[in-house]
Amino acid sequence: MAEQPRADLLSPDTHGARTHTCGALRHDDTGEDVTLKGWVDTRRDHGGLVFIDLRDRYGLTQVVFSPQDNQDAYEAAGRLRREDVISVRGTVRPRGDEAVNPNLDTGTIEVKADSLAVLNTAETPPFVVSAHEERQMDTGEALRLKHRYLDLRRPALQDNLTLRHRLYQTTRRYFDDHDFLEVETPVLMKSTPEGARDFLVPSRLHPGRFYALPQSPQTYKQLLMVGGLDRYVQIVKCFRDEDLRADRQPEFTQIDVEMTFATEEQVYDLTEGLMADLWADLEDTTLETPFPRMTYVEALRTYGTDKPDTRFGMELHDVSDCFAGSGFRVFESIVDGGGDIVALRVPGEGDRNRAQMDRLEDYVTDEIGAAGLIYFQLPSDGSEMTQNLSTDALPKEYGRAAAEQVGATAGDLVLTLAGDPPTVYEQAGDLRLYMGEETGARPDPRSGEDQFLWVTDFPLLEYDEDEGRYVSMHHPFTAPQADDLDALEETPGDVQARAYDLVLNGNEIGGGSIRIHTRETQQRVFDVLGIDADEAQERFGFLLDAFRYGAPPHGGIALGLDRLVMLLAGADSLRDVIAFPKNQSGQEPMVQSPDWVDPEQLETLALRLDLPPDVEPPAHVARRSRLAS
RNA sequence: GGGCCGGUAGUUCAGCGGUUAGAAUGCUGCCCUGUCACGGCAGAGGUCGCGGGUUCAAAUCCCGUCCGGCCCGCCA
Repeated sequence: MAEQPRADLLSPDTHGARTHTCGALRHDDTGEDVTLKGWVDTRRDHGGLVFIDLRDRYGLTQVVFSPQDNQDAYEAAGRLRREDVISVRGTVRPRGDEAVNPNLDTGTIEVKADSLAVLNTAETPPFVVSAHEERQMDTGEALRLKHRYLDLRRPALQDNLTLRHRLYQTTRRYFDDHDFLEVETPVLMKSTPEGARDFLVPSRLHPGRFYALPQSPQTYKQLLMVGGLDRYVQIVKCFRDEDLRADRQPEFTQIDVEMTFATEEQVYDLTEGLMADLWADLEDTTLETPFPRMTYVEALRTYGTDKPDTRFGMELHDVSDCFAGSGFRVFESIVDGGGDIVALRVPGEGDRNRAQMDRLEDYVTDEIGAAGLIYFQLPSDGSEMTQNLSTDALPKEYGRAAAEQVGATAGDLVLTLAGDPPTVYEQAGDLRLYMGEETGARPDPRSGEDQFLWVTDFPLLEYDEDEGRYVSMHHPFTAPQADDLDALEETPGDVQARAYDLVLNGNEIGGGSIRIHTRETQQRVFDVLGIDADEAQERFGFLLDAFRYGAPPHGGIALGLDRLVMLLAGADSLRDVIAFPKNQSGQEPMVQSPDWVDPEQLETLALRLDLPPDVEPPAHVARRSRLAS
């Protein structure tokens, strides 16, 4: 262990409490005797004069040490290093006109230091920490996560956490104003078979049995409705043991909402009100409500996804009819087999050269996974349309018809993919997003241009090829639409759900549904899912039992708080809006979790390791494990 | 489980078969009384992730492996 650097500098703090933060002082405070405490951000040593930028959460204040004011303090200040923690007592004085720093909120003043107390010294940090973002190098995230307490000193991260805090406050105030009760639900609950993998917690008192961490408090919040709580909200941690992404963490936070007697319209209205308050408080903008709505089918047909980014055009069109009788065998055989030819118009890209188009074709086959790309280019000079097919294979009139149907004019590019729905639409949707990014048509996440959208009328079930059965698209408690109920057993794939997603700029930020509240309907859905009565009773008996005693209709929504903050902050990763996030392999590099545990702990829990051959526990674990057994 | 990109000084990167591996920044020392990402001078700092191979010669090419990031699968 390194010794305390410059230990002789340390001095007791005789200054008492701080009088101001480092972001507080203004010209009006001139002449005030103040005490500031904080970190040394920057030191500018002029030999006969030392400037320190003192930093805390609130800002930077320039402190000046001069031998005329206090010889000892001046000498000590010359030995200060970045990230030392100091207390300064001094006098606020105005800066001359030419010395004002317009980049600092406190830039019109400085503090003339009369006394310095060095509260703690710092070793040289592994990377530069500074409120001056220009000093900041783009240090690798691995190192920043390992020393998260240093990274957290940067205003960029503090701003994100501040935003997150304000989102909590606005959310709680909003729901309180609407008569919601915040109720905590258990973190140690029971494993549910459907959905994501559970995190398990072994039970010491019941050897061999496990709690599970909630993927969401879904069943508990429904039981709160049965319990007559009427309106429930919780800002709650949820856990899913699946692979991570930039926008997916194994533990994440939801704004979980449930209402008795709720209709879809009430959920939309309530959620829109919250978003309006959030945007008013955090973005200082007025959202237009109600938000537009689109059915799942329309979203898939028009945007190739259930979370469309509607901020830019390039909508998808079914141009199958345009190619009827064209003689182009690839298209004709796909259409004859029930497939579609899907086109999108890319404005202003009709003059791309051959090499560019070849690269695009490669992207479509390699990255998107489509069989091929047929395209039509309309040069901006109005000259003849070109296509990447010989006119023998496909006479040009058919391409022209397709171009006309998608509204293409001179200078536009028309891209077509062919295949079976829904896959071809999803591929075309991927292509649309790619072209949107590539051409700059899709607004930047930081543009502030926000478009909310409700996606409605989801299918209740989708067929899972691997499992050979239907699975819930949302979750097994989602109510089918009343008109479709009769079809549940005959054509389960056609049943629509009373489910909805909230989409913001192409990101799913929430989803919910009106729930099943009768035992009979719930059992019918379980049946279709292949869960028979015995199994249902074993897994979800508590819910089915509750439904026997007068369960009211209810429904709600869950909003992804981390993603909301990420989008509001303009961050690229969830990790930038979570204080102590996990890396892509699910580890937390600072405390180094997950970690091995002592064999004694395992024994207490009646557990024994059965590791794959390529996993070698550290020596102390392996050794003690042998002793214990 | 798979694909792509990356790993060189404390940090961010350049170097991509041929002298002693560079730059910026940080760090250390000296100088400097109005700077504000202060400036000047000097200096220290490297197992080029790791292992193997090809070669007269490897940071550079090949194979393997580990680590990180992004994505696919997965995420009711």
